[in-house]
Amino acid sequence: MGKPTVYDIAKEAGVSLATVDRALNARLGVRKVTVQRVQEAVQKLGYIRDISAANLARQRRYKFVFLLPDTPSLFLQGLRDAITEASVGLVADRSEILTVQVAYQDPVALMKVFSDIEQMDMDGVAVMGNETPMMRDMIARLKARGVAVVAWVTDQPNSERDHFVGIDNIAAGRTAGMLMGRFSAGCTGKIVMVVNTMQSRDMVERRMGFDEVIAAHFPNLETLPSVEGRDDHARTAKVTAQCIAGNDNIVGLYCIGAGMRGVTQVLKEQELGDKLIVVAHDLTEHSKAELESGLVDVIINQNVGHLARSATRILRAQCDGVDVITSQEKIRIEIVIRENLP
Amino acid sequence: MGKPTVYDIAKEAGVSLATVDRALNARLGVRKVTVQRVQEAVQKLGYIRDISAANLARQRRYKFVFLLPDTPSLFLQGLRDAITEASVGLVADRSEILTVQVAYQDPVALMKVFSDIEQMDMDGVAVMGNETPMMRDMIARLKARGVAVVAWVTDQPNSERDHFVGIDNIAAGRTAGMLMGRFSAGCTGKIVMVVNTMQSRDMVERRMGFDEVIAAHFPNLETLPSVEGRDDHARTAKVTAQCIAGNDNIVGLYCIGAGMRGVTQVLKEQELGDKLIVVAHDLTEHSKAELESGLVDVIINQNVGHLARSATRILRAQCDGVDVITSQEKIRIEIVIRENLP
DNA sequence: ATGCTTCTGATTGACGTACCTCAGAAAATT
DNA sequence: AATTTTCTGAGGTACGTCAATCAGAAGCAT
Repeated sequence: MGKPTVYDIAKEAGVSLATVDRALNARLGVRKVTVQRVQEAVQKLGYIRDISAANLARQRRYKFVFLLPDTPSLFLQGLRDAITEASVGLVADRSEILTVQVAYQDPVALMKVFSDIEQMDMDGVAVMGNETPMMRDMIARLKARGVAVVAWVTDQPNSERDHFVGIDNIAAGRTAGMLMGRFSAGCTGKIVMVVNTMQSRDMVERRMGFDEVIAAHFPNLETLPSVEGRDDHARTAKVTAQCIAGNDNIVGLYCIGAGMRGVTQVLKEQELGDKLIVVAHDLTEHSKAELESGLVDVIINQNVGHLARSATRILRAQCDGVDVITSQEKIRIEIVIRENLP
Repeated sequence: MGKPTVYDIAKEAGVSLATVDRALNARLGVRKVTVQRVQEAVQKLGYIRDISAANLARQRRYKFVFLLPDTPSLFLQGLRDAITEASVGLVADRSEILTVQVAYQDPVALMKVFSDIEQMDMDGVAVMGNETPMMRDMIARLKARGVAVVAWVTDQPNSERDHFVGIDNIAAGRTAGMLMGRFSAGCTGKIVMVVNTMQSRDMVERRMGFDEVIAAHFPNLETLPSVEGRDDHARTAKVTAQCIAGNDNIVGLYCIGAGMRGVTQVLKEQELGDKLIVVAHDLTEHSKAELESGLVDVIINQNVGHLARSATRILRAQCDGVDVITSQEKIRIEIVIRENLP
């Protein structure tokens, strides 16, 4: 009364075990009618292949590479930690993860990493980075080799990647905009927009979504031009302070991407924490502390653990030729305030 | 260069395979010194037991039961669907789930279910329901039999359950309160509080959290006494309408538990959707539609898919005697507005 | 009928672990 | 020293699947 095995379906289909195996694994040397008979037996008995036994027999091991920028942000640090944590659980699952940090701004180094990756013959790669022709090429080459590829955190929509694991950044920006609008409660004024760089599509999309909601629902609010911190603490503080000094009637600040530490420094120096509505992205040790202190009002977050696990699950499913549970892999745009901190 | 196996650690420890097996599985008949030698070898080689191979050999199958109330709410329907969906993925994992609906208000039926459960010899049980002496007894009996038990959605803090899978309802209430306060933007007035029943601790806790935040941060708001819908659509509509009629200057409505359909009916009839801030719990087909329509402003949600998968993972880990990845199992209090709908 | 190709059956040995038996060694007791 | 008890070793079978072999059957064209 246990689950049916290959033996059962061999008996049911009236063929031998070897034929069942050939049919199930799409090996050649089986007539179409026979394949059909086997499939009918599978249907009838409700046979489900035991993947762990299969992997055991096949001696299958999975090697995955995570490619991420070497930017020194706390969010990226969180991602790296999440990958490390996920890889611990994966050992029992016969897969291992290698994290590679890339200096995307250095084309020579980038080329080297790309060629290294290709030589490693991985089973799957998760790439995080802006979409560039070089990136597209590499993804195409990996796909040509039969490697599973997911775009991670940042999508590569025009590439041949199998999946995208991450959030819809336009929706994230809209979410931020709506909360900014509702929290600022009908008052009139300007919103400072801080970002590491507008070269990144994620940032552009967030800003788009934000602007869209403000324009549509909060005509009394005005979003200022983005000030760019370029992943530099001091510079972020400087340009943010300049923007604040150069505008009167500021009611809010939206930190579109990395750079929270520079921003909070300014807000503390000028004692603006209570006066401004501050909306930021990504929960880190630092932003969490500022949410608790009350300096930051809302954080829009994407769960790094979920991102890491989801990417590995999808890569794995891709390798096994299995369907993914889409509902489980949908990365949520989390709204975090002090009251629902994890 | 592959992962070390039992053979490797047998060689390393200078003992036979049988002894390694006895030592690893804590069977008797091995001297303490020998066990130690084996453990040292395990440490040194970094051996990790291949659980799928072990389960294969052991012919281990897992049977889990989910016990949930037979209340006809959409949230519960969502939970049931989530269990069904999770169980599909679990078949390949050699476990099966049985869902049992219980009429908690009927002690005779309840006793029958409890005794049925005990006879089924399950490997794990997830119980959802209020904590009662009867419930505690059953959990204790199950634990005595070595069955893994998790409290699900609603905690059973004074029982012997191994884990609780669900959210902190006080924090959820606080979250709802804070959003209600901030969204109502400094105006003065009363908040209608609708609930299915205050007999449930979850509901009491949410209300506590909500009241606490309102009292501390929004002195201009006042929470009205709870009106109870008793899981009855028409009754919910009636008492909600009465409460609204009996109070002037209502600015918000907090739907603490089930009953959204009754509430929305009243709000539509009286065209109050735009005037009131409406905060509700649990994302369902219905509440999602009302969020999209703008009738509801915020939904505090707990992810049913995550709840189902987390419970099964924890039960499974408990059976295998393996650690759980706590960060993965933490159920988040999700804040959902129209902009970040999944 | 003769070859020739394309399928199919029967059998076998992995994979990593569990669990059983039986004989024999080592330790503890008399 | 003899006996009992407690450990340990060697070896086997099993779990469900993969993958390979080789012999032989069925189908096809000449």
